[in-house]
Amino acid sequence: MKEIGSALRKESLPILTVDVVVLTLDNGQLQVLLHRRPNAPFAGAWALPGGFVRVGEDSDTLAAIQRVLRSKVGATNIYVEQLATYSGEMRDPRGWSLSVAYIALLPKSDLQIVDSPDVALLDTKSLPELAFDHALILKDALARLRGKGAYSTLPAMLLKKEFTLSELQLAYEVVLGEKLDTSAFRRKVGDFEFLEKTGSNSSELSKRPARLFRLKNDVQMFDRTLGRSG
Amino acid sequence: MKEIGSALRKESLPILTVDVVVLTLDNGQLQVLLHRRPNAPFAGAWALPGGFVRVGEDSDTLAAIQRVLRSKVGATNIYVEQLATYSGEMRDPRGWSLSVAYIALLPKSDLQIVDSPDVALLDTKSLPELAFDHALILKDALARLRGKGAYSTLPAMLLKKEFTLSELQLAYEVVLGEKLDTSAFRRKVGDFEFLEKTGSNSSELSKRPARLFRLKNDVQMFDRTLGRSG
DNA sequence: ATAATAGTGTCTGTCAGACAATATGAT
DNA sequence: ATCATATTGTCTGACAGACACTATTAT
Repeated sequence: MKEIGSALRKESLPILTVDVVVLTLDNGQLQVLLHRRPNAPFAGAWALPGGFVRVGEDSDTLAAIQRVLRSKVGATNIYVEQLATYSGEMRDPRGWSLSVAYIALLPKSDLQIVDSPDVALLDTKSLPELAFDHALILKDALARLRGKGAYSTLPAMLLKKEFTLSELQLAYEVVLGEKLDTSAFRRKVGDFEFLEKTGSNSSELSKRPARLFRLKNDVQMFDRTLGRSG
Repeated sequence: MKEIGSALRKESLPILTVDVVVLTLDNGQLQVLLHRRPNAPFAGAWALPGGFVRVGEDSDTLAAIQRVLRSKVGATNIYVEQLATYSGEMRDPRGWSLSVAYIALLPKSDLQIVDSPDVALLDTKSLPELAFDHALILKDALARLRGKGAYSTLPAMLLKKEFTLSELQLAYEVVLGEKLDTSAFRRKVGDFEFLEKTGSNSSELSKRPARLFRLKNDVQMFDRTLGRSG
């Protein structure tokens, strides 16, 4: 252990961070949570939420990201999965850095963000320049969501625990970026048997109320796709 | 930068490593490269090849893994992709550690390993206990290969640049863990148009020689599967 | 010719998308 | 009744797996 410490210290100390791509759904748009950096580097630029890993406090990087989510999003019980790790001497002007990036999906109603011009949900289809390599991270996150979304119940993580089939279809359409055929969608949802009725109905007035469903299990993969984008 | 350095130094220094799951094909088996650890911790146990990230020397973790591959496998021009990052205070008895894990695929003929009882290619279906969380990493690597293999040309990375359709089918069968139907396989290979003839033929004697093919492009994803295991 | 593997053709059930038709509840 | 949306049914082409068949070369 001593020789490791000294070996690292001889070179410059790596910066160890976690970043998270928080995605949600708002009236037919896939949105990402961004904030304006208050300090250098990239002061004033939009960036993904993140923070340094605190070795003494965080038992691992997942714990670190949970801490970040608690403080910046104010939500618990969110779906989180690791995306990838980005590293190198070029991505942060302060020196060699490594960031473990995560994806978090949640319904907009679970998001508690401060009302500030420096924190915003922005449409993923029209984004500003981002700090560091965050544009790349976000691009990778969207690609992952699109790819995995077609084969899993992942898009349902963008909805409240109870939802109608139309809402579910919309979530898939937004994630996959294309319209889906309703009858094919419902047939497959039925075949895959990953939903259960809640018994109650949606209460959007002045039209026929739809049945509410919830996921039987957590996120689950299929051997075929719901919708395209395989 | 100063405040970061001191913030980290206040807590214990994280150990930063890269590990690689080197997979190859040997007479119908998917094999993984392992070595016996010469030193504590886990001295004598089998482990994945890996090493510390050298911040002064490696421009990023990919460069670090290339360095490890050069020194332990003696091969260049190998297919490498990032798998995931494993971190925490529990996985290494020396303290909080973080390891970025990679997958490398190559034909056995490209592998130059020292002839030593401490370095071996072992069948992935019957493995010994592994050091650290390397069993988990290996399990994740195999799952990734299986999942992605069904939808891509990834299994071809286990073969030499030129191969016959039978060899390609075998690679898929081993990766996916199931027999494939020859006519369906060939039909799809034809449909997807990712191969080109080399003109020459295989020269395994005493039977009908097969045509040799190579990939047109690098690894490429499909919208449908070759074989199951989606 | 025979052995052995390479490579092709066809049949059949399943599944996808398209689109039309029906059901239901609020007004 | 009417509107708007939910929900179901049917038709058709694409595709997968099964399996039998043909082709080609070394011996």
